[in-house]
Amino acid sequence: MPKQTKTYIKILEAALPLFAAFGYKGVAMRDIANTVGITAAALYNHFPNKEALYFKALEYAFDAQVAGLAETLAQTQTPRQRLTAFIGFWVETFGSDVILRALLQREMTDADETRLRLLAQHVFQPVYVEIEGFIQSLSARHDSLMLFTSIAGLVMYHFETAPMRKLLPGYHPDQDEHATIIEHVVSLLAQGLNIS
Amino acid sequence: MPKQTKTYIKILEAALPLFAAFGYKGVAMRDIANTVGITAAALYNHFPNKEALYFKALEYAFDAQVAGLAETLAQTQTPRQRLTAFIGFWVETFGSDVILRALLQREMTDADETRLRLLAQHVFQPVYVEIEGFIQSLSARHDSLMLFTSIAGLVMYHFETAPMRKLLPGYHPDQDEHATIIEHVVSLLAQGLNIS
DNA sequence: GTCTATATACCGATAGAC
DNA sequence: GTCTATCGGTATATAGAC
Repeated sequence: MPKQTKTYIKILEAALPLFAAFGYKGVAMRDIANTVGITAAALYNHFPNKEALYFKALEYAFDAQVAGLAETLAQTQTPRQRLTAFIGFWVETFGSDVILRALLQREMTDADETRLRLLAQHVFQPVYVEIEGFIQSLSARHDSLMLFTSIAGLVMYHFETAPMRKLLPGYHPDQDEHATIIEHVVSLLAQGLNIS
Repeated sequence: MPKQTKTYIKILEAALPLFAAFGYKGVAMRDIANTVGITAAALYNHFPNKEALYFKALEYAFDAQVAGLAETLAQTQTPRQRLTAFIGFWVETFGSDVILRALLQREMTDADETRLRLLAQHVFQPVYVEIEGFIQSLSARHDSLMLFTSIAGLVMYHFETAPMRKLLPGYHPDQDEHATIIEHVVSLLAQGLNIS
């Protein structure tokens, strides 16, 4: 079982969009093999079984998603600027990567213990520890992890619900624009609804 | 193919928790049949195929989730009370019904056009049209549908991430309590982070 | 309306030649 | 490292007896 060969990477990159679109059980080893241009049997020279292939594909997709966040936050000055930079990071990271987002959603719903740990360690934990100080500086009145969860949901739900929102009254394509989402979320977070 | 018989309902109620836990492809007709106490072949006296069974099960689960929301909102007086009542509705509805929530998440990720329409028509549209006036009254500065999306995500993400958050630093069981979530979300929505 | 038996198809994984 | 061929298992769905 070799590691990091050309074919090995090609397999991962062929498998990821398939798993993202159809889920673990919705993708056959034959499907992945066909996309790569080899037969299913050849896959077993690179991975012991389907589950291992899936696991390595997840690691490959989830790694190194946090690059440059701390630097971006450090460069900005006012709290409002830092908030905008942070929200912008979320929106750009997950808004532009449909595959990453789909995998994330599927992993959170399936809730397998081992894979949840992978998700926590490679995606949420790095982001969270890197910006925990920033989160705390945002508000002393709110619990840090809850605030982190709220901000994440605030951003992600605009993407998660995008296909369905098109069917609701009041929908407008502008609502899917990154700039629109950033402005809306920052404005809502900064001042809330101004209700006493 | 009969309708609404005792067995018909028993099948739907047996299928729902299975689909919620394991997804469409993760549940075999045999599994549903075993839970009901009949054989797989007998299922085809009630549904033409697996897809139709799944579709009817979704309709059955998603119907009538909005009962009493408008009345609750009308009874309260101050904006803050109405906001709390509304958030409370979301948290109680989806927080207490694990099956409904799992189905909802799965349907949003799978993004099949026909089933998304079912989701929009039976879950989000009824809630949205019923409280659109309320949403607008919350803030003239924010787009109604975007605000609806934000509030929904703000609440739902505390549930969606619950299994994974347990693995993050700073986790505490209190953060999963309904009362804690309601208070956090209402406080965040009402005044935001107070950043100018 | 339920049963047993079965047709048909697909999937994960292995054996062995090249 | 890839191929063809195939095994064993499981899935949906149907046929026909009761």
